[in-house]
Amino acid sequence: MPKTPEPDRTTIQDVARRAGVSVMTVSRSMRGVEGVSEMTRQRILSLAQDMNYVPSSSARALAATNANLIGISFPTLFNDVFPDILEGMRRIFDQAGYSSVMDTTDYDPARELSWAERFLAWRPAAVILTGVDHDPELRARLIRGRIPTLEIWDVTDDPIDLCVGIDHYREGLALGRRIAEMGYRAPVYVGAPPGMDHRADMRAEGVSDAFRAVGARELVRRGGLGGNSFVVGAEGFGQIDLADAPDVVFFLTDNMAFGGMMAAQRAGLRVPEDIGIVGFNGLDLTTVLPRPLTTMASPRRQIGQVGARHLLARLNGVSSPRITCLPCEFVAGSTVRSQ
Amino acid sequence: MPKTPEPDRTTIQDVARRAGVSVMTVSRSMRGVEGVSEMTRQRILSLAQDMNYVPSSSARALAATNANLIGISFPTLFNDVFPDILEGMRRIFDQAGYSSVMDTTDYDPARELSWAERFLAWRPAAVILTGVDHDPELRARLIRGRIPTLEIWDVTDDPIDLCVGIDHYREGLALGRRIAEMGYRAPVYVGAPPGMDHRADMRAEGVSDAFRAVGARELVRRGGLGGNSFVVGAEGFGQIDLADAPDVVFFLTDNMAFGGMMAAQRAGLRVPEDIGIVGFNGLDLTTVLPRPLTTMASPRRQIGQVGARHLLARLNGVSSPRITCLPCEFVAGSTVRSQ
DNA sequence: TTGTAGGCGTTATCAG
DNA sequence: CTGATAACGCCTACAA
Repeated sequence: MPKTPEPDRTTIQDVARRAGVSVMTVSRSMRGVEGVSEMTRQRILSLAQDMNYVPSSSARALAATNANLIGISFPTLFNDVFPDILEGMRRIFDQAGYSSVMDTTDYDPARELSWAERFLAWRPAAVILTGVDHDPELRARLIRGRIPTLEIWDVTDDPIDLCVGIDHYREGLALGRRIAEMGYRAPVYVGAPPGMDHRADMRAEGVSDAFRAVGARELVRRGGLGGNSFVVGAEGFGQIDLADAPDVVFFLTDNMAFGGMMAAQRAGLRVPEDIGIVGFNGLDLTTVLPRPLTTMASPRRQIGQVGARHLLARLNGVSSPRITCLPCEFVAGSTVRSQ
Repeated sequence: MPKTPEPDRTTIQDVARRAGVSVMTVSRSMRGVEGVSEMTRQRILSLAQDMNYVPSSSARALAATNANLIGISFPTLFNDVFPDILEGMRRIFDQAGYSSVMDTTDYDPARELSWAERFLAWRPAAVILTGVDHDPELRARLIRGRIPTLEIWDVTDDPIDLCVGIDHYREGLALGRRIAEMGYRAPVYVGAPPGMDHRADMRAEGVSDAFRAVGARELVRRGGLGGNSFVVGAEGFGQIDLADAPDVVFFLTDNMAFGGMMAAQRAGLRVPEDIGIVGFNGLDLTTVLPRPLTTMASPRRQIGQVGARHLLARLNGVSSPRITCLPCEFVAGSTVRSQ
């Protein structure tokens, strides 16, 4: 198979030759480092422009033994939570001169590991992972290699390095208590199947404990994983045994809650008269619904921003808190009855 | 500011020394290239493993004068269209041994340009852009540098290199005709403001022409850009002058259509009795709605897959069609009245 | 302010 | 099947 002929890239040598200076002068000019007279710099810069000279990042990274690269791993993008966090971070990294690279793992620790392995070969400045549940091999590698690492969206007592997120158990508990206080006693939780998603498990456990504390019926868990979250929510609702007369359904996310609410209405149930619906995240979506969703607003953008700042500090040798836990905020909505 | 001490990475030299062979033998072993006895290879591989040796991608890219990197640029991720396309491509690139890198531009050609400039410094194998409307400087650079380039989601007679997408004008026309046939005569289009989004303009023009052909009222355009698409749709609907008695509203996307439909109902209008609602894309979301949305299903995953295959062929020197236009499919739904 | 020498970690090439 | 040598394009360190 004939390969496409590679175009000749102009190198720093070419520019230096044409400018009649040494390579170092060009290098210094391009990087904006001190040590070149303003006149020469301007001359070289415009010459470089004319010659379409683009410094090779690989060569730079190799020579400088460091790449200004930060890798970010998310489970999925089919969920406004992660684009929100991403947006909070990227701008900050950009301004600090770092390039960021993103990948999705589809909630598969093996994919996360294989992505990280390939990415680490670029000798990045740092790595950002979602959650605190990773392949042990990955954790070991990051610690062994002393790679600055930030875990987001979840917190743990024992992070790989830094972590910024919310305490999913505590927020689940808080949310559960609010709802239990309203008199609900037959709760269902629709999310990922137990053991699949650590955060789902934590949140469900919190909700469960809240209801257990008031002597309510044991929390029932339902639902699958993967695919469009609206659809997953609707399907998850379909798995509920209505003969058990549940009075409130918690969903893992607002999107799922919306899908579930649609399914409930299709099944002839009125919300909130016949059944309560509770989401999680407080996405903007909920504001356009005919009936604002009862949910828990997570500080997504803030997680991204705070995480990025802490990581940058860490990269500059400034110590920053290893563990940062941000609070959520209850959004009353009207998909549960007040009493 | 004291920098974090860099950990010592083990190099190919270290491994070679420990194995008592030359670096070339290690290099060959790691790459799985011919020229090493199976026994030596196994020995070296396991040794490398033990030593936590990870080949440096920068050095490899530098020496091989090529990085197996493909960059992908999307306007946003707050829209299931792009994650869908992405999913269609990434797997294919992975299997072909390419790493892909992604960025979002927020519909800003300047940001697209600056991303591309930084990315091109890595000497990637190819670049993928969304749409066919780019900063002229970017277009020039890609052509001049002979960078294999794929434009997706839109088609044009004169692509930078390759393009795979849909004909937004034609699909707008087809959709408009379907709706016009049902007897609607006072259409509104809610999307990006004219001039902001090339695809929105094309689609709106198609719809407009369809209605003009049947002597209907001139298409009215409304709506802003940016932010959560559900909210944008709802706000866009709010900008419509109901005194003009529009009978059908087209939205740029399904998400916006849903937001708009909610706003319509809040305004006391029944769908489809009082007003028709039409979306675009055929997202899974529409299947969970109480009333399935009338829309046009776009072949998103297919665009990703076909695009990836054509690009790979191109990289292997196999010629592939420069322009590939994929068809959409009308989804009747029930948010318009049949007559 | 500018230049020189050496090396970053890998692969291509050609010789054994 | 294996190894020596010379790039790859740039930056660090030191010298002028």
